[in-house]
Amino acid sequence: MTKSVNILDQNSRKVIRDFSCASCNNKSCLIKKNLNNLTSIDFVENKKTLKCKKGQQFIIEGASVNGLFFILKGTVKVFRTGINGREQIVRFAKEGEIIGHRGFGTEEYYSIGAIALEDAVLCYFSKEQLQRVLLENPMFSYDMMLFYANELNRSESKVKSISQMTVRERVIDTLLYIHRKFGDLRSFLNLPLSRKEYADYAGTTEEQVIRVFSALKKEGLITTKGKKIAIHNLQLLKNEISEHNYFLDS
DNA sequence: CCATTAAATTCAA
DNA sequence: TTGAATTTAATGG
Repeated sequence: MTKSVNILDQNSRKVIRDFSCASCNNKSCLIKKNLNNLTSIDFVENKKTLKCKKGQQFIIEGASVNGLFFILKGTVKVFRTGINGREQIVRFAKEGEIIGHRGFGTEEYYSIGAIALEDAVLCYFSKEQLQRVLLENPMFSYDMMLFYANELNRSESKVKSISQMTVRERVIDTLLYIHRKFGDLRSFLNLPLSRKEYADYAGTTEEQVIRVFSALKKEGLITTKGKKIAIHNLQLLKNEISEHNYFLDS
């Protein structure tokens, strides 16, 4: 482990020093994708980048919305706090993704919080700049619209899964979600999460998750090593929730 | 939900 | 790099 404050690029193992959109290689970032089409390039040059340490919260529920975050590097969890203080994780996001978009436009205050799961770099665009660019660039706006439609679809299917699936099914669903979004790294899920975080996403408690994990381990479907989880029989897990048809991606 | 023990992770020397 | 300190996992009440 290095003590360096610099952010390491996982793939190249080099220090990233240039945060400009021009040298960014997040293919999935909508701004990067449309960089050549954008009429006003100053928009991209005026963005703010901020480094966020692991565990640091960069969106607080109730704070006023002034812009939109794009993740340049790192992973982030987005959550909402219920009345009893229980945390509901809405989604996990990785580089290229947009954070805080629900509040864009009409909402005055964030209804969600966001915290970095690992050291992260965020790009921040002000509301005013974004609005101008959206009006000037139809291709970019169209991509953004697709993104919003997708998010809506996803959140609707999540409502369904929470209300209709058993605890075991929801935990399995969460495992599959993490797997298809973050994949494997030397056969372990490439995102270390605590049991509590699994619970907060699946809408259960930490104990329930631990017990489902124990059952799955006994059945030989998964193994765990601390926070690292390996899925051994993907198909069997998928079969268990197939009646509930699980939805793709993001 | 809480208490206990085992296990893993962090931190600083 | 190590191990003491702290946090997290697992189980049973």
